[in-house]
Amino acid sequence: MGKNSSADTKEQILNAAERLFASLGFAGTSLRAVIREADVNLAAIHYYFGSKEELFVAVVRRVAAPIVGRQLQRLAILEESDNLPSVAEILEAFIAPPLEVVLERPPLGPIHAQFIGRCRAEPYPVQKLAEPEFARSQQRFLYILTKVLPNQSPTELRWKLDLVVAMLVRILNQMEQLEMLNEKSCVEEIENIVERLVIFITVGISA
Amino acid sequence: MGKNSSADTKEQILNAAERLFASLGFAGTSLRAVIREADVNLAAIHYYFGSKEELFVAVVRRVAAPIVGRQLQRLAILEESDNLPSVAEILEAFIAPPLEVVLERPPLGPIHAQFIGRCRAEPYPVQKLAEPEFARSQQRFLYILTKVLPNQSPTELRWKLDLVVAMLVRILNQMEQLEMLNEKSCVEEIENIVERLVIFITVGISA
DNA sequence: GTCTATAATTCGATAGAC
DNA sequence: GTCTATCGAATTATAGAC
Repeated sequence: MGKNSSADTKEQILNAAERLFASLGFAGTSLRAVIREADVNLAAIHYYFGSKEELFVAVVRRVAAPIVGRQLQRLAILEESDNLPSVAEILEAFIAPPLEVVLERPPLGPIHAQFIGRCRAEPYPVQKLAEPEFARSQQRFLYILTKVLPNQSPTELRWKLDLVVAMLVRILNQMEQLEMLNEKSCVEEIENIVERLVIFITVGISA
Repeated sequence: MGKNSSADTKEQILNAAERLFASLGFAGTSLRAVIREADVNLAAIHYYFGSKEELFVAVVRRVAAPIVGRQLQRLAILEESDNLPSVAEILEAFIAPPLEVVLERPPLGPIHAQFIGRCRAEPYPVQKLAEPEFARSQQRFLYILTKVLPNQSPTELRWKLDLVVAMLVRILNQMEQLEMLNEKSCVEEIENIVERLVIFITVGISA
């Protein structure tokens, strides 16, 4: 049992920072609270990350990367087909990945969920720092929606996709207080939520 | 042009506080920034409101009161009828008031919208302070929905109404960057948004 | 009621020893 | 890489004169 490697130290800082940013927000989280929870030295944060804002961006990247990756992967599969995908298929490709990532890996999953909600809801400078990490997939999905629903203007579709994101974030945030991911099969639960959400939204999008 | 009356002082503090809370959040807003913008003394805030949290509650009450009042009023009208109201009628009674209040009174309206978003999204202690002021109407609307849609469990309906609130808040927040409330008739614009939102949601709720 | 002055903390960031 | 010590600035809140 030697001392912590630098990889451990970095990860401990990221874990503690994500949990505190998620529950208390960016402005409400002090670096001193982070080092207390991560059991590291205050200077270590500045050594590894440089500043509070850069630490936050590092946390955002760690959370967003697997979600955006899966979304684009599923979208690519849909685009490989010769037929245009349905609205429901597109929505499922957009909605399922964040729910999967959050539900598949407790105990960090619920924290990821709460943290994502903060990224979308918090004031300057949080949105400025977080939005670029999620923007790629959102732009690609908006593009395919304009192809599938040419009768609706891009402005209208952007408006609706924005509502989808708002609902998705809300679902993610209230999942920790839902009694799921306890004993039941995660896969089953995810499919259930995704299905209900897709039904809820598909008609509204297409209307 | 005498000095400010105490009513003016209080109102200037509330106006400045609401604008800053809305754009920078609770933790991101300092009382010194408030007094700078309101052009009053720092001690005046503590004299009139006691503390930063109590000032925030005062702002919440001022915003929530007219909205909740109108929602309950419209709901009471629906309940007076002999027939059960439709889902669309209920949703309209829930959605229209906040949009009306926000759009009817510029230039404070957009600030109200942004502030309401913060109340729903910010971490402790904001939600704890804000939720009670909006809870009354939400509880009453959930109750009437369980009457109109007895096939769905209260849990399911609470889940869906929560999504409606999430969408509504998102709409409110992006309204300031929408090009509305410029010259066009506000009434016309409100009816347009409400109609589109009700269509979007009604099917999802009923499904 | 309004003001100045200040107490008492807490913050992010850095310098420099080891 | 990790630590202690500390700087400079900002915060909420209060005491007390007018």
